[in-house]
Amino acid sequence: MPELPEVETVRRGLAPVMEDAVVEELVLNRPNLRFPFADNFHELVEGQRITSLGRRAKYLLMDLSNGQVIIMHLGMSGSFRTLDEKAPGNFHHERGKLEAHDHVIFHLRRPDGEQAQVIYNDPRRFGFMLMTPRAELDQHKMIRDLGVEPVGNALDGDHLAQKFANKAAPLKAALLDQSIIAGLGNIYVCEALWRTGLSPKRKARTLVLKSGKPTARALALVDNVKDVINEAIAAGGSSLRDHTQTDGSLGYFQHSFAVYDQEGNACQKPDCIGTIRRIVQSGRSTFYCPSCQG
DNA sequence: AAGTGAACCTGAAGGC
DNA sequence: TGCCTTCAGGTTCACT
Repeated sequence: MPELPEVETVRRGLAPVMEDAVVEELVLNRPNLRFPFADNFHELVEGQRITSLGRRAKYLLMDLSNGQVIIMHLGMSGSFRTLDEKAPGNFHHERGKLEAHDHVIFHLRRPDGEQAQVIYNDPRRFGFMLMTPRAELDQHKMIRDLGVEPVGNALDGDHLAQKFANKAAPLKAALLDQSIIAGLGNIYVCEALWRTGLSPKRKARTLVLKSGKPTARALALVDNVKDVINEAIAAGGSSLRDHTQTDGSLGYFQHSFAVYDQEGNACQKPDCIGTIRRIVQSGRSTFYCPSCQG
């Protein structure tokens, strides 16, 4: 499920628990997720302090005091939950109680001396955890080809135009391409295209003028991508706090989308009489309004 | 080279 | 009830 806003939400939830904590014990309940754990994964993690929990695109980056960083990806079904001595519910009662697909458990000692656990659960196991020295992170296979973050100064109309120039792929595919913009997924691409009134089937190069400059629609698309991501992060943050108060888990949150998973529903754009339709592009569902997305 | 589809894996939901 | 098919928010690999 996780696109950039969900990963950022998870990061913000985990950081207060994990940063500056020492990993007293690391439990791996299977030898692999999507990829095998490194042979020395255990020894590189246990006893280390977590110096920071960062994010790049859809990757969580866990920096350790020995200079290693764990590159984590949640795949389609990965999630974290935390158990904290201070949290409601009973930490000691819960300790050791595993649920199906609990693959990795971090047993932590916080600077104040209290204990906490962070548990990674992933039914489909498309997620992974890879270890690399921080100094080599930018050259890592999973990181080196990533495009710009959607939020921030790096993404602007000129950048998008340069990447979309001569591109025959449909907008849907071009926006999902992590080497162009890193962090967008199926939901927010559908939402951003709908907001901009652009057909997901339109070729990416049609947003670039002969001069190489972005069209007005391209500029609007950039704004809508940023807005949709920022709004989702804001929504995730607020519902995450609610969630943590009840059971201490960190996962996904309910959203209402304008087009994603809205097949058959009326288009919400003012004055549009269209009906949201589902098509398949590159093997993935695209939701859009055939009436106002031209 | 770029673009599309299949594969990886489990579980939930819907049709019969 | 059960069995079957389809689908899922991601990425990589193998093909045209």
